[in-house]
Amino acid sequence: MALQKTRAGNYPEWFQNVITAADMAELSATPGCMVIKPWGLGIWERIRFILNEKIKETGHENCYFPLFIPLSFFQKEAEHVDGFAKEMAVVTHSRLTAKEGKLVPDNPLDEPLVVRPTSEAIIADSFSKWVKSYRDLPVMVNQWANVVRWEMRPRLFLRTREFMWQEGHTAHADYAEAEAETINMLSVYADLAENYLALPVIKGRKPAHEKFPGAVDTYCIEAMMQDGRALQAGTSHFLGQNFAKSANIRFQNKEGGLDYAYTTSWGVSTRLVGGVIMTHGDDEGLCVPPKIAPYQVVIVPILKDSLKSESVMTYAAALKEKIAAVTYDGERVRVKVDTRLKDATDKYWEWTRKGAPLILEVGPRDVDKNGAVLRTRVLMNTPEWKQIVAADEFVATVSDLLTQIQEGMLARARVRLNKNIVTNVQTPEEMQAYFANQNIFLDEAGNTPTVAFVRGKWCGDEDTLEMMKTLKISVRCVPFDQSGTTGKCLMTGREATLDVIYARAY
RNA sequence: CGGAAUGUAGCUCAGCCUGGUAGAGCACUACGUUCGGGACGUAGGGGCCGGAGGUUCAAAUCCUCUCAUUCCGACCA
Repeated sequence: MALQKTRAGNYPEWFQNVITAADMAELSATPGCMVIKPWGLGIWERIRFILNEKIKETGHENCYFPLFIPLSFFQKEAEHVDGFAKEMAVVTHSRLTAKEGKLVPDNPLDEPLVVRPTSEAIIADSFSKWVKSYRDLPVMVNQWANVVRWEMRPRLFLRTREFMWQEGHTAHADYAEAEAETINMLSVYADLAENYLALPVIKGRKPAHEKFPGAVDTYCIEAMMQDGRALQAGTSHFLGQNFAKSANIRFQNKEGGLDYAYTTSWGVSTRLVGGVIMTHGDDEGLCVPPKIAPYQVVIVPILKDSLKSESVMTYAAALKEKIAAVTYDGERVRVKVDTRLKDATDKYWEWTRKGAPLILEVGPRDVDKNGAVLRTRVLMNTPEWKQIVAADEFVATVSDLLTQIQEGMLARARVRLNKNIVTNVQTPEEMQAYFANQNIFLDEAGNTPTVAFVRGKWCGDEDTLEMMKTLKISVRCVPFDQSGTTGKCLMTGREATLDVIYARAY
């Protein structure tokens, strides 16, 4: 076992342990903020690259809007400001002056600036200038940015005061087109999650009390972590005409009348990296799905015989070139030779903890035999995850191996999700009993008795909110695949038609 | 922002009760023996004990304040 903490022992501690052991990120001296290190950021960069292409393919273009938003802009949408008021970083001064040996803020701003927690307010203002005619619509933009929300309990990748994300913003001439855009982008997120991050998700709509502040409807994808808790992996908001009215995004229609536009916004964040860790990590460390792995193949040279070091390094470099010439999923295979002056075993364990999909050890014996030792714990059930391969054969099959790992990881996560959506909880009493238990780690087969997702009816009444709070659960979403049947609300026993997912959430 | 706990070497921690020259393991450096799943030996480097005050001949240790972290709440992509 490569980690000190295990999932079954203490899941939150294990999560921290994976991040430090894989050298992905650490807490910064700046309170509540994290330093993202190369392996952690490398994964985010892959996600960003893939999603950026998809955003462009679906007709959007990238823009950049200011980090600072004048307070008055933020105030225009009443619900919006209510929703975010408690977690705003506010810039109030423009200068520091030395007073009694200490630097103190000086020169107050006429109008305070909010550090963006999200950009609807400032982007809506731009839209109002850009949109005059129905011929200007739709406007479809996206920005990659950092945002700040003053969280009280930061957790690496899941909830930090500053985080990186992407926020798409669009404006449309009519309701149906804007709503279709909202749903379409949710599908793009689901595709990203499942087919690249290997995170199976449930698509649905948020109940009214969980909506984005200022939205008409919020849609989401929810993933299940290995402790049975839910992670919101992406959201897409249909904003109706709310922001158009507060920012005056109006256009002249074909008939000559003035209409307010319909707007949408949608985003995913570095939280996805947290989702990858909690879905694919094990007690050895992280496992990174090949499509988002910064390196898909890592070659570790065994340099114990100094006389043969040079030939091993030459061999490793040549093997790297052959592997890098192979195409996987439309891109060249990302391969690295770890040339650092460290013990081979140290390097091997480091890449194991980091979860590189394929690790190749090459030493003097391999040079002689034109081979390598392949290690990959996703594909191999042996205790050593070890297999001797011929170099040419590896090069010929590396693309297939990566495909198998990618698909295997998705299949494993999907089994876990499907096995742990409980549908046989029928009454409020059973619901109480079910969630009286603590969340614990779900084993590979998903058979461990645990607390995960309950799918059942919800009446939607106000008094259920307090009841859910007591159980520390929430309605994660109203899934798109509704049964249409009538039954009893699992909170109150009242007649209800909505099928919902109840769970504890991150 | 409420409740609790903890701050000593890069990391994990002992020492504190009962004040008297700063400790261990891991990690790091050098050399030697090892060597394809976490080797070992020897010798080293590294800390004004979170910070500021106070008590005292003397403070990591006692007192006060402060800052930070972790956990539990509230909040949350």
